[in-house]
Amino acid sequence: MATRKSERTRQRIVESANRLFYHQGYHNTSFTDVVRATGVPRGNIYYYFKTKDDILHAAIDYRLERIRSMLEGWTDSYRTPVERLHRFVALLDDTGEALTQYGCPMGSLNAELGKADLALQEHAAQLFKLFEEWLTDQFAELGYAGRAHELALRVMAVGQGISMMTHVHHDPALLQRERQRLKRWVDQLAEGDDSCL
Amino acid sequence: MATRKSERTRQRIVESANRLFYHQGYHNTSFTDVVRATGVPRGNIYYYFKTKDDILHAAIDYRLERIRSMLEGWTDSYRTPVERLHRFVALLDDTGEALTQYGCPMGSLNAELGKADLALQEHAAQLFKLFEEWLTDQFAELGYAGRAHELALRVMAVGQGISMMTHVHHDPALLQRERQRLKRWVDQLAEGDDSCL
DNA sequence: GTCTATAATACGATAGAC
DNA sequence: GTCTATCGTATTATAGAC
Repeated sequence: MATRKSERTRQRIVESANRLFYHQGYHNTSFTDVVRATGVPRGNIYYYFKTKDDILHAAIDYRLERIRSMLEGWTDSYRTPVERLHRFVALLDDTGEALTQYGCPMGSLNAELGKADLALQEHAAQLFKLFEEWLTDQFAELGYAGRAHELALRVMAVGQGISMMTHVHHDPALLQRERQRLKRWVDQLAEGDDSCL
Repeated sequence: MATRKSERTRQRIVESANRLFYHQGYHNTSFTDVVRATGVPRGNIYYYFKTKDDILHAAIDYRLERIRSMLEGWTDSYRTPVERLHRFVALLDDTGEALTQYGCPMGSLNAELGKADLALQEHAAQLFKLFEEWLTDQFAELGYAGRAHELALRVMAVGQGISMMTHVHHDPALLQRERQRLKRWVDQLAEGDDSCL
């Protein structure tokens, strides 16, 4: 196929840029940074993306796709909503070191873009919405039909709060402690005790 | 005094820059933006601050001072720790509109700077620490001596989570709902019920 | 499709007259 | 202490040869 190598080059650009945007922030990452990280020459990158904003949009699409398939995988791998919610809570941990150093990829991106261009803002917010819909499904299946969305938003909020505090204090111990606490809340909910969450 | 007008000019620069950094983000705010917002000519700003970083440091100091005096004021105005904690929770509300549009000033600044220069990172983290120390005092006075700091961090985390979700979804209703929930938690704690927080 | 050279501009910062 | 003119650089983006 003639487009094979082309697709791979495009993908290399998106993945490198995505990593840089996460580690350095979007506005603090220059086009030259992307050129250096990919090894792809300047002009070639502009062949695939007209502007720096376009690269960011592509990076967000890339994240959306990865999250989508991750959530699908969880839905397939775990049969009960409690197991699935446990897997979600564990996500805080399997990105643990990066989270301590750079914060939540989704949260920090939204915090940065929430101040600028509206199109980017709405695109980045989709990352949150993917998780929220999936969580809503799990809570509904748990029996909290009417309040499922509210509970989903609350769990997201707790996750974001933990991420922010872990990042600000560079403290993995805080992450572990609060993650376990969140897990306990989920367990309580599963037992039908909704007095706390 | 010869320094009077000088001080006022310096203050104008700091306040304008601080507002811009909050509304647009630091890296997305140019030196020219600051010039335009203040009305102070370029060279004059460089008389007060050697670099753009210096302006940010001054803005953080300005925030630190304001928070310090706000917390002192709360300590003086309210006699019981519960009243003071209620006042803290209400903070989410009296910055409500700005919070919906731009997120938490402290959180978004730390999210952005946490990825860059270490000196700025540590300076910005002091904003969190001021609140945390004050909250720790309140929880200690409430009778949770051993766990006071842990509870302080948790309340901060909840506040940050609420702020992030409110900002991402531009949803003041979410803010109100979760703020009231946080208030109820504080009330439970005050009654000696620590099963939830 | 690939790559280099370079344009055009915005940036942070400085020099120096007043 | 105030202000203007401008420097040098880093930025995003393009032109055009291969």
